[in-house]
Amino acid sequence: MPERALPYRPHNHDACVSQALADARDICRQQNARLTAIRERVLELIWQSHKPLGAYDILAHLGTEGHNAAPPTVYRALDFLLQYGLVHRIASLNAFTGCTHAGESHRGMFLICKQCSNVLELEAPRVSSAIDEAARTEAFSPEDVTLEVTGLCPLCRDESAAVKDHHG
Amino acid sequence: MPERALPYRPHNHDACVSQALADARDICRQQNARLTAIRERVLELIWQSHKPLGAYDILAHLGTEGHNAAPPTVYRALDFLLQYGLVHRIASLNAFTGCTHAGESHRGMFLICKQCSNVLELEAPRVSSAIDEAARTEAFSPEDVTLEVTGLCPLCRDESAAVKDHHG
DNA sequence: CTATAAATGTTATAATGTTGCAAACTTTGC
DNA sequence: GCAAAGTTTGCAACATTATAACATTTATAG
Repeated sequence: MPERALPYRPHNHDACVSQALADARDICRQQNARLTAIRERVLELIWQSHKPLGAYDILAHLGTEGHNAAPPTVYRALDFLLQYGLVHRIASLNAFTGCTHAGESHRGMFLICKQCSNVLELEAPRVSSAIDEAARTEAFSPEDVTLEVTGLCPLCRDESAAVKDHHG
Repeated sequence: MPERALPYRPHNHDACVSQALADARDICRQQNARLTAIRERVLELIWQSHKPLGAYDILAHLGTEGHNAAPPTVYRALDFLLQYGLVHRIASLNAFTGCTHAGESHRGMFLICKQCSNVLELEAPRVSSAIDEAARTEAFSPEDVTLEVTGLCPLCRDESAAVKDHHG
């Protein structure tokens, strides 16, 4: 498995995108799911950056490309991508981000920088097992977990520390 | 500290409500915050049950009481209650629920039953520390954590198991 | 090729949340 | 008390996010 690029570190982002698209095509082929032109285009737009995109942002992008899309077009594509685990919905932002673990069974934990908006998706087995244990203690049967952490990514933290230094 | 009632167990819910209101009054007095009539009424409505309430549900309730409220009224009351830690927003539901740990410094973890909609708020120190550790490993400085688990509460799980038994 | 299913287009509408400004109410300092 | 200042509420309009319903087109299977 290749090392994954951190969103907030310089990296060849085109490689992220093409990797994600290639993975998506594989996954859909394996499951007999149709990754149509629109669906693929929406996925590609979402992967343009590591900042989650709102449905209407996507809609606007499609608009500028001459594709005369309406909200349902986008939401349907998103539903499909969510269903096959190709994107995640960030509930605290009402926005969508590419899944960096597509195809692997996983539970995402998201680190969301409130400054630069970049999102890092993690797999954190110890967190997941602690959550399961806490739920089990209450006799609760967990199914889906929404785990989103906002804060400052290393870059933005250093930056704001520098500013503070400068002024202090 | 009194034992806390579980939302999905029969309990004297009026006691929940009056306790919550009394706590809220204390907290606001201590912090010189004004728990006005509207704010208190919104808090009381949210505490009517352990099922999270949408802003427009609250609005509708207020409407039936002759209080001619508009959305900003409700959202402002909610902002206030959130600010003082008296209610929580459940991002995955766009809804609000009374905080069962008001006044205590805590990070809520929510168990949301997809069947009966009741929500149990937990403090799970081991989960929180695992999250912090995972974030720290990525050099990320966490501030707010959204942790919402959907699934089946014990009651609804037993119920659906019984139905399955019956049919199988 | 045709019957069927799946996907998309289109229009309208629902649900959720915000802005901006004016009026009413509270607190503070005198 | 009373006026000034700050806070809260009323109100109208609007912005954003998401879905419903139904027609049309495109793909797939027989």
